[in-house]
Amino acid sequence: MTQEEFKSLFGSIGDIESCKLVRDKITGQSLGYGFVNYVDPNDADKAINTLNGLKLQTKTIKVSYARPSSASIRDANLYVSSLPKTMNQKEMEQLFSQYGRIITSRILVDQVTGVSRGVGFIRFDKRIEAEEAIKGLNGQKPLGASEPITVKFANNPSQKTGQALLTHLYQTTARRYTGPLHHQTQRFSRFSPITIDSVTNLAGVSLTGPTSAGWCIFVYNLSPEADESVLWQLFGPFGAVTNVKVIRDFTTNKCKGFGFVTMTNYDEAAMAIASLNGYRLGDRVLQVSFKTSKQHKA
DNA sequence: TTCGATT
Repeated sequence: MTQEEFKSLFGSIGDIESCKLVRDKITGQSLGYGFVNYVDPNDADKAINTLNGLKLQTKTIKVSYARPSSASIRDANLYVSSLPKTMNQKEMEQLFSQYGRIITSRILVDQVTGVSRGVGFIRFDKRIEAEEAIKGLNGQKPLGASEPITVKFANNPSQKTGQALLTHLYQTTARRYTGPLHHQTQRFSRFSPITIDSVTNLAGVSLTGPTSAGWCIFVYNLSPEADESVLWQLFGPFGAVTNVKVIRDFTTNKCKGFGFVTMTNYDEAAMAIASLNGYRLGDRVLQVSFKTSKQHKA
């Protein structure tokens, strides 16, 4: 949404004294929120009643009174992971509400199935409240959950947009350059080959299994400098890749040595694993397998 | 550093 569209939407309610759509300083992209000052205070109520909950494209907008600008409300946004898949937004809010006033919350869901990804966000009114929630809930098991949840401050959503755009570009254009599978596999030498049978056996025992998104593959022994493009390059030739992810340390932004690749078709995923497990990348020997169920820290 | 997830 542009500043002009923002002004037009809220200007339809009444005369605006001033308004601002907040945008990324570098890219100019909307950060997804803004402020409106109406000449007539009654129009503010009217805007809330009329526009709150309005669905615009993929988003449902929230319209409410702005909180007073203050340093104490900054950095009060939390990222929560390992939530039970059965926990809904209301239940998550109930869990966190003991620590303060929740401004917004969200649980991320699989785009195809609508099932929770076990990951969400909680924005508190005050940073102190968020800090207390981390102290009280990080590493704790909710109700009858089998796994402890992780609660931490959320990343800043800015500056990622450029990389996301590049990833999208790559994803939509890379495959046209790939040839038939049996021609591509010859490009990869195998340092420590495994058999197709061992992959099949593994499939019957401990792998996570296909999700709506496909088959998830665990890749270990990536270099600290590894990025998403190397995963696209390694796995793309074997077939349809829907997603790649390099896991990085948030502080250093260096790869933590592993990543994930999601492939649509089992046969292509199995062939990629058989070919790339033991593959020498630079001075490292990759370990590649189907992702197993998450191992949690004792 | 051997299984994440960042609206």
